[in-house]
Amino acid sequence: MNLKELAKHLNLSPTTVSRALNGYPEVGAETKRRVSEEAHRFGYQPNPHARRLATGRSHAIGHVFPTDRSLMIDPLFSDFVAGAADVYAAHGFEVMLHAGGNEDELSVYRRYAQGGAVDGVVVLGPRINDPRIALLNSLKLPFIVHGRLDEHEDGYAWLDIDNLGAFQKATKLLTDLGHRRIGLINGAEDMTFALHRKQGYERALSSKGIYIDPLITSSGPMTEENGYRQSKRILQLSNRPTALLLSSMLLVSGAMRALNELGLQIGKDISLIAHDDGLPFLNADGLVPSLTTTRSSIRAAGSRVAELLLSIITDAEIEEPHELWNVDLIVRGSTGAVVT
Amino acid sequence: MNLKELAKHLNLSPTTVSRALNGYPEVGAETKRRVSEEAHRFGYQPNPHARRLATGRSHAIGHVFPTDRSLMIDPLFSDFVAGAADVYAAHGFEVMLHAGGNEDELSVYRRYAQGGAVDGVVVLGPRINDPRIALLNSLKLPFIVHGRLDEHEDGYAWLDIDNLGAFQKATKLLTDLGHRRIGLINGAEDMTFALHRKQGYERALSSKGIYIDPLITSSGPMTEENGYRQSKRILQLSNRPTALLLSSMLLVSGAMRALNELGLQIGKDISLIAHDDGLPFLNADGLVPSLTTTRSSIRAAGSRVAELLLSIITDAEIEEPHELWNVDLIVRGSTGAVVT
DNA sequence: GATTTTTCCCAAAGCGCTTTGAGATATATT
DNA sequence: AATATATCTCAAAGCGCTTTGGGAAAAATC
Repeated sequence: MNLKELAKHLNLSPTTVSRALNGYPEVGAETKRRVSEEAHRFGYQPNPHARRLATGRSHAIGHVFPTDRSLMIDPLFSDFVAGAADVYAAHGFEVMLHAGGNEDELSVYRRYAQGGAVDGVVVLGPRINDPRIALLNSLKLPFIVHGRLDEHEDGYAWLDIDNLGAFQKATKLLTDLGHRRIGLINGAEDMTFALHRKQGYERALSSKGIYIDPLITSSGPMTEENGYRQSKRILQLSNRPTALLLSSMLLVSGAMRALNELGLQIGKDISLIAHDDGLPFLNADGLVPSLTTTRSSIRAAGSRVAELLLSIITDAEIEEPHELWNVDLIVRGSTGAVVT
Repeated sequence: MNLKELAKHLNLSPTTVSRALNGYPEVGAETKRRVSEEAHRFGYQPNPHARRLATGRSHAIGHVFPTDRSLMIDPLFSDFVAGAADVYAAHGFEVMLHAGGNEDELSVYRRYAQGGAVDGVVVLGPRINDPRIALLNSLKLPFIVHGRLDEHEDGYAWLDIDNLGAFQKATKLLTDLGHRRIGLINGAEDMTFALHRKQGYERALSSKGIYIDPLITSSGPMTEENGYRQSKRILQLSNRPTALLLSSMLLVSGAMRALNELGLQIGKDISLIAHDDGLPFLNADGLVPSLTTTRSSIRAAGSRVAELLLSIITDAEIEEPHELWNVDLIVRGSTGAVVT
């Protein structure tokens, strides 16, 4: 059943039916009612491709991610996109996923822009000197960044969590507890989120006049294995830290494994704070001891990013949204005063 | 730049240009070369919506997943779709993701079928008496199932891993090592994969005449927390198992936590086998002790599922593909002979 | 009662592509 | 030389929708 048939059945012109369905004021209330009732009865749905061709809007948002994939974002990805997709669905938008292949991310954007395949894109995992932002701006393809660039905060829409503040708070908690040597196991160093976290960490240490020792920090993939490896390395140093800051819950079980092997007790011999993205299969509160975390739901971020992008696309001229989310520091059992 | 403009620039008709670009035999080799050269020079890309409208093919595959989400498939999802998307990209297909909203999965399929929004869909996480298969068949929307239904193996395309065989093998390894009481922490029981695993487990036990004790099995979400909770419950029973079978690596860290608390040593006091989907952030080999696993890459499955679906869509009449993948049992340090 | 305004509806063009059915032109066959 | 065949190209229709620019009919205004 298509528009024409439906129109014929209603003894109306396709024009009127189309307008009725799309809520234009030119058609009478009673007619509108009749049309939508019959449309519903026949299960009529306008052909999406025809509508796209006619309107030039695709009602789709592009999410692109590399498949050789930086391990950092991978397990977070599904949660983020789940949050976003929820919002899209509620607004009648689809998400178009693109992963890997031969085309690099920039080419995909160019293609999207050229053919109008999507109405906008969300940029994930911004890196230092990320070329995507400049390209998207020049393509005039609406977009929003989850995260921020390092240097520039203007000229693009973004939503980020206060990584710097979060890790500054976390570090301060530790120094307040008397810790002077605090290790940091961070994400890959070209990611801006990791940079910001490191800055927060360093800022808190500097303000207490504590020496920043590069030996007890590391950056790399956020995996169980790397968590184990780095924790072990750092904790086997002669002058080993009394506290460890982890950039992801994904690192935690590895770290715990290392601690176990070294016979160190969490919350006593060593304090632990991790950043918790709220992944549903990892529960910081459920661990023993429960884990002190800096927490911010990546799924909620996905939803909000989607909302913002849709409003950029839909609303005539919304001002460039910038949202910096505060991150809660949730103190639980894995942090304790240093024993002297 | 659109087809018409490009045609004018080449002094050809749009027809010829279109045919040249799509490799039809009606246009001469020299003309073809000229056309594709100029098209490339101008960065011409046919408008995807127009092409879809004209051909009725969308060059998109739908992946639908619920957002209230069964926690089972969530973290696996990104890996599966990454594998699939890779293949799609290589064939010029896009993936259309749909998550949640008010529409249920069945309605989404109906909509897809009605408007031709996608050329096919992949069904994830089949359940017992899953209504999706019948619907998709009646809609004549090409699809493939990752997994199988419980009763029927015909009438739809599927790719599954041999869950039954895998857990039978794993259980047999344990009985061969002398274990008589073996716990099972499984996925949600309405999922066919969980059912099959349980069947494998029971079959192996029965063949040795071992009593199947429902008290030492459980089914539920595959999360760290549930792993902990169920392990603890089962291992605190008076007649506690000497081995534990886990349906996912996601349960492992929780289980290890429980073991730790109970002072049980893995590989000695208790043997552990988990199913490993090859998630990149969880490494069974890296654990200490390294973990004996039944292993099958979910990402590889995603790729293969995509290939099969594309061939169903593209090739005129391919026979209904059924692929049952063997699962390796990789014996590592977490399994040992029972100490008497 | 005549004019203006409002309300409701429509015909037709157009979005950018593919595809059908034929028409030129060049080459091969009788 | 006349016909048949192969090669190359095109005009035009159509995919299913939205949207422009009006035009009747009904209601409101003078």
